[in-house]
Amino acid sequence: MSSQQRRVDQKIWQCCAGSSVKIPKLYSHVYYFPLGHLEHICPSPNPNTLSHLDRSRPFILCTVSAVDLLADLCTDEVFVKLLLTPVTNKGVHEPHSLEVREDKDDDKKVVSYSKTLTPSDANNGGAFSVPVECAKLIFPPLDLNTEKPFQELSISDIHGKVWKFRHVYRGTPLRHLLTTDWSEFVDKKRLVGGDSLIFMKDSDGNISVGVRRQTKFGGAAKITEKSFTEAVELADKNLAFEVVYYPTAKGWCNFVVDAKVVEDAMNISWSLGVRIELSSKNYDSSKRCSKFEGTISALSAPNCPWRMLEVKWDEPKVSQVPERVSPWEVETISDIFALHPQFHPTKKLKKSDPDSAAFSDKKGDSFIPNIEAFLKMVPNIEFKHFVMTSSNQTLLNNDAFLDSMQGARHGLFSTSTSSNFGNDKSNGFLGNNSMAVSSNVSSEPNTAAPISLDLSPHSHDISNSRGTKFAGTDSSTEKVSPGSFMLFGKIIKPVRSDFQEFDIKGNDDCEGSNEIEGIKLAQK
Amino acid sequence: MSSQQRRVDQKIWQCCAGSSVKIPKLYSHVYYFPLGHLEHICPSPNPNTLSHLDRSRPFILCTVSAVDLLADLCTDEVFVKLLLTPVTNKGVHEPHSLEVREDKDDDKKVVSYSKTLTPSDANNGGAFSVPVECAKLIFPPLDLNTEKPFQELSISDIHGKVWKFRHVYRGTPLRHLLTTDWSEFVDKKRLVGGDSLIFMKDSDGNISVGVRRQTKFGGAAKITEKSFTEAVELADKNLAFEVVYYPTAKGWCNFVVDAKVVEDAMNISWSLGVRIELSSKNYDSSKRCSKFEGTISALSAPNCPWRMLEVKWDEPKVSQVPERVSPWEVETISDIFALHPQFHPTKKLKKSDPDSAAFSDKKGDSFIPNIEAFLKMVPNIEFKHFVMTSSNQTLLNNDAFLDSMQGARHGLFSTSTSSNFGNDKSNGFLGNNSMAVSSNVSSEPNTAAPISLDLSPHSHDISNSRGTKFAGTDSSTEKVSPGSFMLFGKIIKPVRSDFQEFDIKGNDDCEGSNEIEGIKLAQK
DNA sequence: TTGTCGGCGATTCGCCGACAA
DNA sequence: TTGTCGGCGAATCGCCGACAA
Repeated sequence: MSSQQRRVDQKIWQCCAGSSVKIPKLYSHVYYFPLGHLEHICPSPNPNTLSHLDRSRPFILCTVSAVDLLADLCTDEVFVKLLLTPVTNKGVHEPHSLEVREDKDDDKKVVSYSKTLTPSDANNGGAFSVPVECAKLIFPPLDLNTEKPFQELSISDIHGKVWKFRHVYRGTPLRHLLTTDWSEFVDKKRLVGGDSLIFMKDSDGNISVGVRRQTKFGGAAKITEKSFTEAVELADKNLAFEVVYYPTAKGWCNFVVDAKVVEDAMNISWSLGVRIELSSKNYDSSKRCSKFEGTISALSAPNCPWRMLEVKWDEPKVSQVPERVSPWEVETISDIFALHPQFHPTKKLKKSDPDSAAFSDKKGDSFIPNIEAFLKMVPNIEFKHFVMTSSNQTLLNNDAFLDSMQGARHGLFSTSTSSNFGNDKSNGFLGNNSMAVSSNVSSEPNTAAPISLDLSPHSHDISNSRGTKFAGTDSSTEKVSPGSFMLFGKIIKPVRSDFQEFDIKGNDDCEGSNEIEGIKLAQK
Repeated sequence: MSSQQRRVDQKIWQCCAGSSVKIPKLYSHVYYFPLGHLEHICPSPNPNTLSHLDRSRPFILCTVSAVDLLADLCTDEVFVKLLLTPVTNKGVHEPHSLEVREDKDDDKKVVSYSKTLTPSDANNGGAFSVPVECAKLIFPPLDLNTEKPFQELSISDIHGKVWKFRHVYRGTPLRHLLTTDWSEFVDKKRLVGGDSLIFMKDSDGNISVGVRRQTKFGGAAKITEKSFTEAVELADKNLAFEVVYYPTAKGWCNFVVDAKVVEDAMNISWSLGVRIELSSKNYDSSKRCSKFEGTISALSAPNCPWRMLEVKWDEPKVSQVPERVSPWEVETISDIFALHPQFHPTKKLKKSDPDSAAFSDKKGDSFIPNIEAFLKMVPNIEFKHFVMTSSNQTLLNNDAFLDSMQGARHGLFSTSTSSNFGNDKSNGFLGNNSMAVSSNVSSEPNTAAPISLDLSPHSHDISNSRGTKFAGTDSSTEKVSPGSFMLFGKIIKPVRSDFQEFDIKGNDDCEGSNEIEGIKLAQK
């Protein structure tokens, strides 16, 4: 049984989902986090469902075997359905052989403008107040010399149904309005104030409109806990499984994360006291792009990098910012520390208790997991397909070499083909270039680089309460020069009771309440 | 992923689904027909889906492991979700040990009245014309002495939401009407002329209303082909699988049929020329209960009893009556033939070609499959759990005896416990007593009994085009006396291209356009 | 630039008996 | 008994400029 759905053009889908929503690339590698999946589906799962979490691996490396971009026939909400195939030692895909598919760039740009409906838009007088930028960007030009300029607009919804509106320019002061038949649209689509509309125009001049709803009851509520239990049961048997993600629940599909993004993030030496920042735009779309800064106060994870960073934010008032984040969701703030993680052959982490709220020595009481430790944690997978690599290099592209790398602690020169896998800024997900038409769109360059604290940790291997050894390694990730690594252990206490409903995005393109985007996907 | 759904009280569910819809009993045995499942889901499946049909067994004996009575949150349509566990030789449930659950009869009768909305009900003037019988049966009495009697009715929909209506009695001539807020209800529920409402009142006087929609796009359209392929894949591995059935697609859940009903029907000697009748009520609910009579013109099946009877109906004009039916959907007409199948030790069927439209000798050119042949056809199942039994006896209750029955051709005296399995008129499904309040409800007794043609067939074993041997046996099914059997073969040509959208019911309680029912489920 | 308001037509909505069917 | 119609008030709907924010 499935909810009503319909396939959607990729560019249209991306506009409706929002630019911050990343679509995993077909045949790329991703990590699937069951805990994140469950949080996405329901904040308060029943005990039986939770038990699946215990039996399951905390994260599973998968190949994206299918990507379906869909729209709900009832609510017009877009969502993505992924088919994920767990990576095993047998039959593992070589990314450069099966090749991450090049998304055909058919040169059809889609411009979009989104507006959150005001109460007046949704209720009063049956008219929609069109922001002037929307009218200029999307609608055909009106003859402003006319006494009362008007035009008949034909706008398709996400399913292709055409709605006609009267577009007028009147009032004192003059403004753009959609009048006739607007009420019918609001009624049929069951729109309320707070919902957002996305007006889009393709290169042929065809106008369409998408819906982003405020109420979470529309889309995500449809996904049952059963879909989660089915997924983890199949995943643990290393069988392909389906995952559905509704972007309306804010943020990106963050329980399915590009493998390289995770591995790069785990390559950073996250430590107590590290200063980090988080882009805020997913928590309140009406706000302008802003960043929250904070300090890592604890490192805890149920043998999993998912939300392993506990953060004390500088502004405690902002309640919608989560207390725990995943490494790839934040960026370290360039401060007095080195730009890249350094190799510390003799330094060891001191044992600490991440559960204790007070830390006597923030600098010394810390824990640095990294990619080496991360890979050690992957159960049920032959590690000959995993290997350390330089930071801009995919991990799974040279079996012969990797076999000889087992246990070695050398970096890796690039052995990839000329594919663009792993070398775009969007980190293996479909990228989109934000084409700022006007203001409201921050285009600051993504300059934040991995930062590691220069600490002096003590080595100490201790099994955690779930019986999983947690090992960390500091590694050199300088692009060209080979590095060497060092193991050390750390107690990781599982923390599994705080299901909050939030998601985090990892890129820093911003989205104002009136978002203007030019979407041109996967430019080559 | 699942469609929006919500659990529903059983009696309410039954009223909304209609009395002809039978709910399989928990822990009872049923036959699952993949072809019927696919027909229910989509009349024109894609080739890939069809290929599943080829790889799958044509019917699978299952235990009903779970029954969920649900209602669609969007459309108010009721549907049932079944968890079926294929019966294998290991771990087979003993029906009398696990015990078909006794449905608790909490003495809460529910009376219901259904009316199909007229265009005036759905469009004009915002009033609903209440049939006087509905008002008398469901609504509290009005003080008819008053000048303009009225009352405020609070009626719950299937999800428990309360709707208030003004019930008035006015006009010349006087009639019952629902006026105030009726339009809102029509609008919110998106009702159109042709949809049906079911008004219900429980023993506490609480009134509720259910919806049966005319358009098939509501419910059944939600079920994807994928749910079918998932089901057959699991079923063929003998794993439990889920099945969803929307009764709005008319008729009963006929791709999941009680095992005893199927076996009893296969016990009848279906032959060319046999006169049969079919209750019409599921094809046009606005018509009064009527029966279609016809003659079996061919016997064909893809090694499966599903729709094996090809029928030439007496009234060719009635296009909505299917040309092919399953044995349990029709009843033989008592004519000049014997009331029960007789034992014919020396008679053999003559070879015939069921595909040929013209039959030179209707009496001789015939084929009589029966339960023995039926059981022979079940692939991948150890037959020691199958055995012939007397007609009112379940087949799966004596392992030790059955082991010795392999190959034997003897009937079986009852060895069942005192459970009620298989001995109610509703044939193992939840029964409901039709409480005719007024006219429109035929209560003719179910007198049709299994009939067998007195033929003289020749034995002839021939493999059919799909490589499946098809064997038939004429058997005595006299209730107490043991019978003996005889094998004979017959060519069965698979016919697999006529996916029509119809369903058939097998019982003969009738449903007029204004259906009055008193539902009291599973009386003991 | 745009959200909301009061105003005013025009158009429905929604209740009514009058008819047949 | 009940489906549909024309009628009529009344209550919206839906378009408008006028204001601020």
